[in-house]
Amino acid sequence: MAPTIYDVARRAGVSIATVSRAVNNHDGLRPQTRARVLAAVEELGYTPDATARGLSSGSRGTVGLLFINRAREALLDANDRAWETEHEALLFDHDVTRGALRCAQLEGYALLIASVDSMSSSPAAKEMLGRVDGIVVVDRAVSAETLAWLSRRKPVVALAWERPIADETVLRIDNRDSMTELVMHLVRLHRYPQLGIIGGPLTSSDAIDRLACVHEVARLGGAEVVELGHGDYSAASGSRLVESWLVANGALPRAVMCMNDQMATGVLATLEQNSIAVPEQCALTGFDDILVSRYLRPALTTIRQPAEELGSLAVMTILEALHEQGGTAREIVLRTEVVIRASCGCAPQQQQPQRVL
Amino acid sequence: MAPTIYDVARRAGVSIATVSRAVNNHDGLRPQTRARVLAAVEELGYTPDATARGLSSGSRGTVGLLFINRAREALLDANDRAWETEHEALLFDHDVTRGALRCAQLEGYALLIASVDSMSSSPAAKEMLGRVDGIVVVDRAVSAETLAWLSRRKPVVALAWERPIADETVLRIDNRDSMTELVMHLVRLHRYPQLGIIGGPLTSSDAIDRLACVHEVARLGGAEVVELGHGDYSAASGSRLVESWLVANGALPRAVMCMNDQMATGVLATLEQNSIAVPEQCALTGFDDILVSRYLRPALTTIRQPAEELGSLAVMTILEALHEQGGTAREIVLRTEVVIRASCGCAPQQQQPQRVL
DNA sequence: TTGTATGCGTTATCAC
DNA sequence: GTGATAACGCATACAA
Repeated sequence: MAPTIYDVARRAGVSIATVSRAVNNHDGLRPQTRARVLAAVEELGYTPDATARGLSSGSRGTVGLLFINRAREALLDANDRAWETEHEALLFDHDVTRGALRCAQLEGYALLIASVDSMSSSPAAKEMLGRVDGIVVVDRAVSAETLAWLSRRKPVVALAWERPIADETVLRIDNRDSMTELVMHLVRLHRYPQLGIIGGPLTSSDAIDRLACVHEVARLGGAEVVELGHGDYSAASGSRLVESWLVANGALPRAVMCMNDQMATGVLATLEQNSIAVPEQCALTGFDDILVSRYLRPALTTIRQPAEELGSLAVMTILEALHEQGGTAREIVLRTEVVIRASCGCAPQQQQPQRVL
Repeated sequence: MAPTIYDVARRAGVSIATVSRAVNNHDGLRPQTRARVLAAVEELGYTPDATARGLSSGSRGTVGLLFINRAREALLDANDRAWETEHEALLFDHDVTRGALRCAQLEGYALLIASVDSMSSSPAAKEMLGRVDGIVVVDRAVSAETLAWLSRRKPVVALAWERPIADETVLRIDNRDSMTELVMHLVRLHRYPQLGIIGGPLTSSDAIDRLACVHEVARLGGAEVVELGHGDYSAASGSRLVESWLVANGALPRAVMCMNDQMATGVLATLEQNSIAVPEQCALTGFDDILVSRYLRPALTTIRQPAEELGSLAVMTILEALHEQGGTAREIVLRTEVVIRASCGCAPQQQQPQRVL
């Protein structure tokens, strides 16, 4: 069907080797010959088969990105609500993907993506390994054993993994620097005596790390910490946790810190429905600084995570390992940044243009 | 490095043909032999190289997804604002991707993604063609010529393309059914005499279609239509258009319809900054029903587009063409649904659980 | 400067 | 049942 290198060779009256040279811009070709080949390529609409090229060259020209699939069907509370398909846009993953894609394309690589049900992902991961030159594993998309298995075979970068397990490189953010700053901001500046926490999934090392940090810093600052429960990073889970808490306890802590912006979004909506003023009655913070956070009312105070940069850096690290340049950095930690808006109790500021990346 | 079929064969004391049969679950193998081979596979941690497999079988086991890259650097207004990197999460694309990924994985295919600068995308598209069995082209990621070129070689689905150009299948939503309903809702029920429009990019056939529909229906309903300008589907562009309009004209139409939710999000923020009450002074609607729309205040009245279904259906169509089943549907049109919330002027409703997909 | 021949890791078609 | 062996489409070392 599709024309092959043989078709082009025949048409141009040369050998396939010459076609290969012309197509790949090798030099040492008579300009005349090159032109003839390229003309044949054009006429036939020839595109090199990347599969065959990969087999021959030993490089697939592809990087894989492995996500956790957090989408799932969830039964809501007993209020006879129907099944609701969780339809959250996994915004953080999305930004990571964009960064990864940008870097990959810049370097002439293709990007393969797959999402797996956490932990039961070994087959999918191995399947992917056979298609790519290296893999970026986001969060805990695979078990430690599988991660080690993978990294023994091809370059692997673990994103948001607490520390290196085997031969892979770990790329993560510092969950503590900005979190410390933010907790201090709430405790010292706003003098909130209690900090409620909407935690993230316990399978996320980021979530665990952030939680521990809040506890430590709050203790230092002399504030009480109240755990409202653990969500799954979705807005709906944030809503649910606050609703149940209100039913059970009536009152909320003076400030609530959510371990990501999506849950904060859900919390904010629920507070409004219950006529609880933010930040006057209950201050609120998030984590990630996703796009919509600045559009919420009140605008969300949060911590900016360089999601796109994480993605692009992860891919770049893979490519460096492939080309065997670059010191074998085993662990890369990126800094975050506190973004003060109105939901923490600070006066609404003039909207500033913000350099995002 | 990675073990090959030869390593397994040697280890199990069989030929590579036998290994292939065992790995691919062919029958006609003595159970004993099969077990021996599988044991060797396990011990060596053998994973078939998908590249070689693809070459041999003629199928790459991969579907490609081609997007327009709308991200770009944009200079803001003269107010000496700095360069701002557009950092929009392209939520619609994201949902399409999720749907495509889900379907592809279910059918045992991998998903390759690429984003291209609109129209200048021919090389990237052809490059991708060499890696996949079929391509889903989203919006106008490639020119009509390139689309035809692609579809002559492998199965192609054009998403949100107005009509079939060549051999590809067009998959799109009906931009007019729900839009008609929504315009009528604003004109007949709310009796708004003027409808402002924040248009989408003129390269999007969806945007053009929606715009034309508003004009037609508004005329029927006896309402005046005022075009406020065309954005690029980003929230920032929505903000900018409204700001310039306010500077130039002072007053806004009684209702503003945005051609997507992201622009509506930006418009809403700008209206609030200018102390224009929504919906009391200016009603607002969107298109897409992205996740955050229900969390905005007022919650956004919009039109739900089955983005994930579009993605999965697109991939499914590719796969059917590949397997040569399925009537050659040249055009598939999906319906949309009006979602009435508060921003159009309707009373805020009890939050309903909504079946999203 | 160009052509020939081999290998890349599979699958599949033959024989045995 | 199982084992040689020929494709698959390309890159490349080696010849010419």
